[in-house]
Amino acid sequence: MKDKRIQIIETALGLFAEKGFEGTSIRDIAEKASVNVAMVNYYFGTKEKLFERIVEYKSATTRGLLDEIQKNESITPIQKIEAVIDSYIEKLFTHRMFHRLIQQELILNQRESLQNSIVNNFIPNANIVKNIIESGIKKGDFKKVDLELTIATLNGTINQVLLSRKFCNRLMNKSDDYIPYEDIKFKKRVSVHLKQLMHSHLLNN
Amino acid sequence: MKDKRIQIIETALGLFAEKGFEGTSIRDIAEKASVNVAMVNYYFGTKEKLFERIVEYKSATTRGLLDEIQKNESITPIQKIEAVIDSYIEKLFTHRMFHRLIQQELILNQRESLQNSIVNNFIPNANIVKNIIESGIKKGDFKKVDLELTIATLNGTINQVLLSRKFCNRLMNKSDDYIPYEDIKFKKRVSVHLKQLMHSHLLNN
DNA sequence: AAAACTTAATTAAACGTTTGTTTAATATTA
DNA sequence: TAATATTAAACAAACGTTTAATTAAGTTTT
Repeated sequence: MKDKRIQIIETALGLFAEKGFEGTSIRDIAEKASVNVAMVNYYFGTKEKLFERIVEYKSATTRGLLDEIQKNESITPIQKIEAVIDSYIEKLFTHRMFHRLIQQELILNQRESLQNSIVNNFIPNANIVKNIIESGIKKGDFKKVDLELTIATLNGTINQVLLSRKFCNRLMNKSDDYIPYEDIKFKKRVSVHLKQLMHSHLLNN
Repeated sequence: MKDKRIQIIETALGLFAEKGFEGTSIRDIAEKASVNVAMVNYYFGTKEKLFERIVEYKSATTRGLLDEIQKNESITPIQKIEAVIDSYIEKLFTHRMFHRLIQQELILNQRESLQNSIVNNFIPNANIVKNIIESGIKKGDFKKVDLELTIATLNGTINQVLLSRKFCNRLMNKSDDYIPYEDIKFKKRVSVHLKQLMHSHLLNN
């Protein structure tokens, strides 16, 4: 069964995202995935290589449709931004465990090679958004905003609600066991907020 | 010398912020702080208690002046928001190592008691900002925006640039060894962006 | 002020666990 | 039969923590 490799990957992803890389032992992973401890090293060599494989595996399934949005000539810049927002929210909420993993790795200054590959995966996405805003400015639709920090605001807002459930719940006056990420209403709420925010931030008049 | 305790705290703060709690060993801390390994346990009991002491110690020195901004009746709501933005940026940039520590802890689901105390420290601050925006809405100065998500946007934008230097630098087309957090121009840039953003987001007309 | 005593600070070494990883034997599949 | 998968056991290294001995500092007694 080649499923066992994937079973290990999925289990490790969950544990890494929840407890961190150093906070998760191979024995934790093996037990939760119901495999022998040695299987992890047998399939992936080392713990660090397992981590890299997870990033590879998930990156492949997470590749974006942002290009299509950018190239679509039948919609206005602000409509493109709205499409980007919905695409972002959908992607990050759906793959939120992977996203947590990535964000943790970005904060930590360990495993530099991984940092680079993560950043290199992010930058093209950011550049697409950048281009959309730039062309909106050229067209006269958008104000001359700070491109990079506008992107930081988009990412940052979603991260803020996505990375700490407890903080998010307290802020929203929800009980601690509420899981906002599975609530369609909450996703919609974030979408509406970001669209309104970008409307007033970007649009002239 | 009671300085040694503080020396350990400061060193541990730096290492925890950089390498994470589980990624930092007591021997790492002791070596970098030039003290014997046993001193850490002698002073703080356990590694986890050391962590708690760091949070205590730093929380005390980081207590806010947000209350004063709120109570100041000689300035308008939007001026209050601007003051909050500058206060936030100043505080988080200055204590950015502590802030990294806190954010890491919020993402991870370990050490629940610490999570609670962190969240409980944050919520009052958030509520002050909430009150300012609410009173701005009542006065008719502000639009009826999503209160909680507006706060998430404020926090999230600053976090986004503060938590990953590499990502931040790539986004800004700076070299990898550039340290934006020590650059006054960069701080100013974030301030200007956030103020513009909140102006168009909050203000009527 | 010196000596005696008491507490606190500091050290090197050791403790028992847990860690990631490897081995060597066994079972399974092709 | 040959390659692959799986296992329990063992490995050395690193971990947080404790111990027991030594030094320094502070206090009390003479």
